[in-house]
Amino acid sequence: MTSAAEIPDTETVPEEPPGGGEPARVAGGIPEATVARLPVYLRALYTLAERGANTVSSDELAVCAGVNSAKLRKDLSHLGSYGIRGVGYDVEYLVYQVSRALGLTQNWSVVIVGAGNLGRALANYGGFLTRGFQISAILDSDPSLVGRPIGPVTVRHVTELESVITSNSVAIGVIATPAGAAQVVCDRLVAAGVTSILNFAPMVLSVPDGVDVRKVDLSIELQILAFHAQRRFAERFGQESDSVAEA
Amino acid sequence: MTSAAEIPDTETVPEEPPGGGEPARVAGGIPEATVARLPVYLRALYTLAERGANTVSSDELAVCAGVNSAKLRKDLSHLGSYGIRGVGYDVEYLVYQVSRALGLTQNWSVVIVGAGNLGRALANYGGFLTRGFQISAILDSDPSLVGRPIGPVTVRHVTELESVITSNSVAIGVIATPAGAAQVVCDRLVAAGVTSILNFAPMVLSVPDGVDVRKVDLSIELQILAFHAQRRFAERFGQESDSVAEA
DNA sequence: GTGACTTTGTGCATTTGTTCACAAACGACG
DNA sequence: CGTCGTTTGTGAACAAATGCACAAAGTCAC
Repeated sequence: MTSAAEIPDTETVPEEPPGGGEPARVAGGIPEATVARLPVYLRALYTLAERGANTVSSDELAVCAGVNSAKLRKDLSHLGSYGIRGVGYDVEYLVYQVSRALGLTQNWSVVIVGAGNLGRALANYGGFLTRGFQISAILDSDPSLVGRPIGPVTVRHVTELESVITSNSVAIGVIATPAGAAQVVCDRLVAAGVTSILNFAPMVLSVPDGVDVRKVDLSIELQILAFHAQRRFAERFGQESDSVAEA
Repeated sequence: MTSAAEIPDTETVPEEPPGGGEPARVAGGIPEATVARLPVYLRALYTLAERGANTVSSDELAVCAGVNSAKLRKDLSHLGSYGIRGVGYDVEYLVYQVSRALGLTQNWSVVIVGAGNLGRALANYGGFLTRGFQISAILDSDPSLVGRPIGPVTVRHVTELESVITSNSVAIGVIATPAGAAQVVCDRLVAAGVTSILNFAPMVLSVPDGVDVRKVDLSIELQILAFHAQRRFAERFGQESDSVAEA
């Protein structure tokens, strides 16, 4: 049973042992916080694999990933019971399971919109994108950039957005345009069928239900750092900076 | 009276009204989740101010920021009681209060290490960095890049890292190097006195206590998107990958 | 085969974050 | 001056995430 879970191009998925205490709420049942950490574990696992490790304990892996080992075990337990007590986890097997859980056993086509500094940086990221992701195109509205080779592709004009998406089955769009253009680009991506968007423009995008947007925002991160830095300094100097703690 | 709503262009700290129920746990007492959202509110406020809005209700601001209005009110309440019932918040005053809470009333010096594609992109981000942040220098180990003008500064050699930090009182370091160099750079930043680090290199940095590291990781974001995309597709095609819906 | 040792997986208590719903506070208006 | 509609600020219920601590389940040495 549970053969419905097989992945077409590769082998069969290990079936759920019936005696398991937990109903194995795989698939959609993985908590958000766990999903956000899985990529970190995956990278740590790749690093360990390169070093020649065959197995790894939750403690070791937790150190590599920079998290608490209990948390790591609980996270992994959401994917299934893939460890061996007294031994640890088989590195290669866990790589496969985490990849599968994240949906990286298939290849995702990505289109980058905006070939400015940031778009170029992303397209050149090569090494980190290539695992499970493929840049189908990078687009810009500036004609003087069109034709310029960047990373694995050459810049094409943004008018080609729709055709690029349909002909390459692009599912993920990356917005690396100025803020002013972001919403328009976003709308076009959505209209063309893209349902996953990574937004680098510093603005809140509005999208219909069923579209997933994640944002990466430099200035937000800096401001969060500033907050903590301020707090540390205030503490250190015991100086209630403005109204740190009025009576 | 009711002068509490006036905008102090100086810095008169609004005193706690005696009838207040809560002891105003400002300063360090702001929850992490709130701190992470304050920059979003701040940007929305700037946008509203540019549009000429004088006051804004929690509902409007919540829409602009893309959050629930109750959450927004609770978040703002951690900074103090700066709204006016029946009216809303004074935009300019709230900008000031949020900025102050985030520590943006002072200027933070930032050093960027790594003048590759990403470092260049960051240095050129200009518009978004300038509010409260100033790029003191951008450094690289490649001699052929040294002297090249990027954004507001020119590239200097990474050997100058320590002197740049001390002479500019740099408190925030941005790591935009390849993963291989990140830990070394990080150690040097920390040794030179930097206690806030923004890491763009795809690896886990280890730092001593008292140093704050935030990471921005492209591939992690993409992988999280892939997870949700996979889940959506599985749902849509009725292909119950394992146990999509509970029970 | 047995016992000692290691490591997983998880129940549970605690902490942190979110959302609802409403009283208190305010301006406006006559 | 009192009433009315609006909006804040927050208590309380709910939900999510964390971390501890330990039984269960395995390996390994002999």
